[in-house]
Amino acid sequence: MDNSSWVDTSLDLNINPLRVKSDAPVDAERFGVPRKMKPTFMFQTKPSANSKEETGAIEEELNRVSEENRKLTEMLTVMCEDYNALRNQLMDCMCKNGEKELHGPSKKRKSASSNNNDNNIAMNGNSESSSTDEELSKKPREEVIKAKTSRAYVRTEAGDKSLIVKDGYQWRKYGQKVTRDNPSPRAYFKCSFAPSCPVKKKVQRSVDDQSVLVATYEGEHNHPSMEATSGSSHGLTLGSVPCSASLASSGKTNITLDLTKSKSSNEAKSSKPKTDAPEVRQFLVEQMASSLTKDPNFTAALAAAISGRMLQQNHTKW
DNA sequence: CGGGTTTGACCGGCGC
DNA sequence: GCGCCGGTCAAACCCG
Repeated sequence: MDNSSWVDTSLDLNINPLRVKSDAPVDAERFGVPRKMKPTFMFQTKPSANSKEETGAIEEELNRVSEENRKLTEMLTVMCEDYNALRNQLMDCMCKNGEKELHGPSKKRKSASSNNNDNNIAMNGNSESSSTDEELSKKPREEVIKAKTSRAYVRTEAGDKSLIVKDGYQWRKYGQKVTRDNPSPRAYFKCSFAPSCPVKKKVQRSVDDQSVLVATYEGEHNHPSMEATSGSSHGLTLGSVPCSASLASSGKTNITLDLTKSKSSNEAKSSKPKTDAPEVRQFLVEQMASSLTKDPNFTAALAAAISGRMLQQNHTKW
């Protein structure tokens, strides 16, 4: 769970060549929808005597952009392969070390939740595979029908006893239960943002680490998150609380959120952390970006988005 | 007063 | 069939 030990796979993409004339920063709008199209990408429709030269220059630029795009795609491919290789190695280790613990002497039925807890603390990705495989063999039909589930791990303050996981959605608690395999109570939530939303959430503290909340999501939201609709930061309060997020998805999704103050940062140990400080904000952004780029699915989607963006711009040009 | 939370009761699935 | 256990319900309660 220690991001500092991970290989830095952050995309240090060289976007500058894309900018023909403008030196305006593109950080915020780099991969998203730009507030307005930069004029340097717009085709000059005004007829001029230098139209042939401009056309040639644009062609040359297009070739250069295409080449850049190809290089980026290669970089992403290599990065994804490296990531997958490392992940597979880690999973092998996890399987070897975790097998005997996971299948202990007490062969209680349906102990998937506890297994997952033990497993996931050590590894964000694919940690459900062992238990879901077990469940698959026992009740395959239910697994097919079963709604898509995902899991999120939120590290909270040690003294924080609340079972609140802010994820950008509005939840209504409808039950709480103390389960057998975990002394900490498990809270049951339904999505109350949309009445028809079928998503449910279970939140329980990890057996191993009481400061870690394990949120299990069932189903998929049929509405946008509160952040998407309001633009506010009610959900993942990245601006106010230092956090790191890592995504690992392979059919199912695991999300890890570290909402505690960064232990590795010396500044964080100072009397009162100034989370609004620009350097802290930048650190958070970089940490988020770094974590996101570690996910092969994200990088693949990013590559597709970049490619699509370039194609779109090419189409607007020609 | 309306919406959210708490908490005991209830239900259904599963193992023995 | 019985008991255990997780999940859900719903009345009481709380709060703004």
